[in-house]
Amino acid sequence: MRKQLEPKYDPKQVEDKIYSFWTENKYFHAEIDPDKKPYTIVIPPPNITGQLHMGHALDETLQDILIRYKRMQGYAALWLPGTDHAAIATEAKIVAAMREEGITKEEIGRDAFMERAWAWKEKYGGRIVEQLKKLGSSCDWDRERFTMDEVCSKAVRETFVNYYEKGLIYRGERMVNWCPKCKTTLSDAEVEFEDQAGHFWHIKYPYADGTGYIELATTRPETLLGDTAVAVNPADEKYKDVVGKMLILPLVGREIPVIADDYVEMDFGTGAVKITPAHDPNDFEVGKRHNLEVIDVLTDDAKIVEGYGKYSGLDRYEARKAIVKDLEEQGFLIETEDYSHNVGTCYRCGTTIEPKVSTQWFVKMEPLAGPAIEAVKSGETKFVPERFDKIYFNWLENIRDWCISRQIWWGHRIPAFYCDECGEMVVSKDDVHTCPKCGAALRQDEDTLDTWFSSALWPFSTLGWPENIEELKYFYPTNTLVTGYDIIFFWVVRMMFSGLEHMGEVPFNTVLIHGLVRDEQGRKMSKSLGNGIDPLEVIDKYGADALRFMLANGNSPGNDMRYSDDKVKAARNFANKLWNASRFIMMNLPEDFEIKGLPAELCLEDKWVISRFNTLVKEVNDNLEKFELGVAAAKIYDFIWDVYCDWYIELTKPRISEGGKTAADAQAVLVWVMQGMLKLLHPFMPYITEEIWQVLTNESGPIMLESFPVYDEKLSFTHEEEQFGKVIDAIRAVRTRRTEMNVPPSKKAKIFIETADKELFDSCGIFFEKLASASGIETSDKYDIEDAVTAVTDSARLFIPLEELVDKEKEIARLNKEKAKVQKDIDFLSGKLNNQGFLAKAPEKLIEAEKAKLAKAEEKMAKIMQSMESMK
RNA sequence: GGGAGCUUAGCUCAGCUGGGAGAGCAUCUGCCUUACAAGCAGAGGGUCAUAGGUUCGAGCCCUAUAGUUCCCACCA
Repeated sequence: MRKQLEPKYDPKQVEDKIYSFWTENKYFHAEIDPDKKPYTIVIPPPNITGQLHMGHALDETLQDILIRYKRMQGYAALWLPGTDHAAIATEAKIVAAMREEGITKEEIGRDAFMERAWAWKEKYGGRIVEQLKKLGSSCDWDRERFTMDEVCSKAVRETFVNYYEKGLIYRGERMVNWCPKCKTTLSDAEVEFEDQAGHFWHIKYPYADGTGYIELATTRPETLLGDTAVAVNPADEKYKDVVGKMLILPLVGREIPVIADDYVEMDFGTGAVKITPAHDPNDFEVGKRHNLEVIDVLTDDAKIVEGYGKYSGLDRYEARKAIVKDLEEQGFLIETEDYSHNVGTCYRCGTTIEPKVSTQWFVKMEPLAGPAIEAVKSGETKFVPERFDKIYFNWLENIRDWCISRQIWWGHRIPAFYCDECGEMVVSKDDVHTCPKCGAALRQDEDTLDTWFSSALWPFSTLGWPENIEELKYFYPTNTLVTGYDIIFFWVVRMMFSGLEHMGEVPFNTVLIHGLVRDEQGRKMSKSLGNGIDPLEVIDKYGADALRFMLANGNSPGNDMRYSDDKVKAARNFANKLWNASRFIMMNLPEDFEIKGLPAELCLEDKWVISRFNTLVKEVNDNLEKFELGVAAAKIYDFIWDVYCDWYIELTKPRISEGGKTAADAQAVLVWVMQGMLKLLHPFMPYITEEIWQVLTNESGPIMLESFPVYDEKLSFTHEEEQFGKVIDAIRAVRTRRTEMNVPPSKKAKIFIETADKELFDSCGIFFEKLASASGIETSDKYDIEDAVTAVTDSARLFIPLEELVDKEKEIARLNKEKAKVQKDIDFLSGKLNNQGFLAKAPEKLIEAEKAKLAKAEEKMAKIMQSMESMK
């Protein structure tokens, strides 16, 4: 007994079973294959901190579509999966979990902390991998990597040392972004700016000689403790005579000079700026130019340092209040103004960043940025959509050195070793314990690397660099990177210069950028709003295929999209539609049916559907090559639902019930087109297509390894497409007329067809009976039937004799309306064809097409006129 | 202060290199036609933000304007 399908598609019965089938057979595994071309995608590794969210679901879906498509095209398609240790984010989570238990990381020490962190990784890293699988991701799990595993860590060390030896990594004292809560530095990319309401405090700084004061304004009065100068613009007439004079720093009493520097804008505020080199990046630069002392007044957790009396130990905001109060009491405060300004915050915890002078490790960016810019300019790497290259250029052209050292434990420890005896520093790929100079014991740098330092190497570290040269040669550079626009700076840029520097080649040829998945109201999904939608719940409710299709369908590169339950439902309904179409086919196949491709003889409607399918294949391939996944999905949807289900299946029903050869032929075509559709759809909806395929073909092999359909010139039947199109037009016209006249489908009536294509319509009588409620048809090149409902197309006049329903007045009115419509067409088309400019400049093909349209419209008009004539 | 996107049917969005505006959902009318009511057949609904321009022809290209979203930027 041939296996049959259930009446409704139930994803739960299918998904896990199919996924195991794929993985058990290692269908996702890619090997070096000299006979195949490689196609590689590396996954943007999800953080081990969290769960899969909608953004991941979109990202993975797009990648899976591409990789499955390429695999079916015969590439050695490698989708390399993995996870990211997400240094600061993960450490913060672990520390928070420990706080619940009442312990701190300092208490348990570095080794014990690392043990906890690895346990965390096992648990949550494992969980997110399971979630990726639920989506149907066809990743090569044999190659799963983690940014801190041995292979990737080796690459990190190699890179660090290479950079260092070339002088591209240095250690130095700079102004860095400091998060007082995470107690670590942050790179510029990790700082998020937001407008905050604050105040502008106008303060008097008196001259030391008692001749008055300078007024200046600040948003951060607490930093006054560290002021070492007041700056004015050298061209500023107001202050021309005071440059060089000394001021008394309020509350502190220290003497500081008035200096002149171009940095100060004369028109802003009073034109005088207090300079705090330790706590403002600009002031730091000014301080360097003027050899000012750097007085750090804040601790690592942003409290006032010792030595400032009652202020010492106060948090920066408490100190601010206290200082403002004292300034006011002592008469230094002139006014307090409301002021909104841009404040940098930590991208992980949201705490306001404290600019801080500190000794850190940096990557020198200028020499690395150049080649990365060049690679996109030359087109070696392309952004899709193209406009994102502007963002990329803008970032790289203005880049500053990259601070890579972090004061946390979870991450790659910096491979620098210090000798406390002689001051020697060794940077090495391998751990060194004794000083090569003096033989004393060495101490490794306590700091770890920015998490993005290892992700930057992801496209080649995961493939085994620097050791596994063969794999690298084959799979590198990767083909497509799929990611959201929100991490271009963090990640894409850094992979680009890292790949170019270490591999001498770009890491990927195309960067496919997608947008954010927002909620139904268009808001960003976020934890704080609680409006996030869990992809796993959606999968549970509607199936992974439905979620995937919803995410892919109609989504265009680079644009945000909204999640909506209705859209998932529509996708779920589509899956069910396909399911039932295949159910219909299978329940009608004979027991001994064998799949043998298309029959030798094809009838009109067979050629019509095959030709339409062939066109679809061409378009879908084109769209996928251009990364227009959303357009491709929509076209497949339309074809399956409209062309195949609503028309072709209905057309075959009479043949199927007739039995014999005509039924066998119809079955063969039904199966052939169904197979093609399943293959086209498989990258988008892998589970259901695999399930149907297996049942339909009696488990001959997985659809995921079938060849993706290609356009076949021999299957293009334009003439038959056009001919059958006339029949469809006529059927539609009859249906419309019947609905307009409120004729119930149960009331059958004969249809008389006046047409020049007698043969065509004669051969299609059965379709009018089945699809247009006809009791039968008759054709002639001339009819004169009164008291009939008439329908007109450009190739036929159709009479439905339903005397009792015909109201001549109404009929004439309707014909008049239709006449006006066709007349408009004729006017438009003939206007165009009388336009000399159009005739002279438009392409020949278009002119021909327009002429044909006009001819059709004129035919239709003639038919309408005839009908009106006979009404009189 | 720079830069980018968006503005198309009531809603959410497509629209390939310029050639008479599309889908899903929603609305209205008929249908339980044995694959599917998660369905079938039909219908209504749009000055493609506004104003100019280029072109034989503009939703699409150019310029300006408005609204909106986002990114970048050291104005204390």
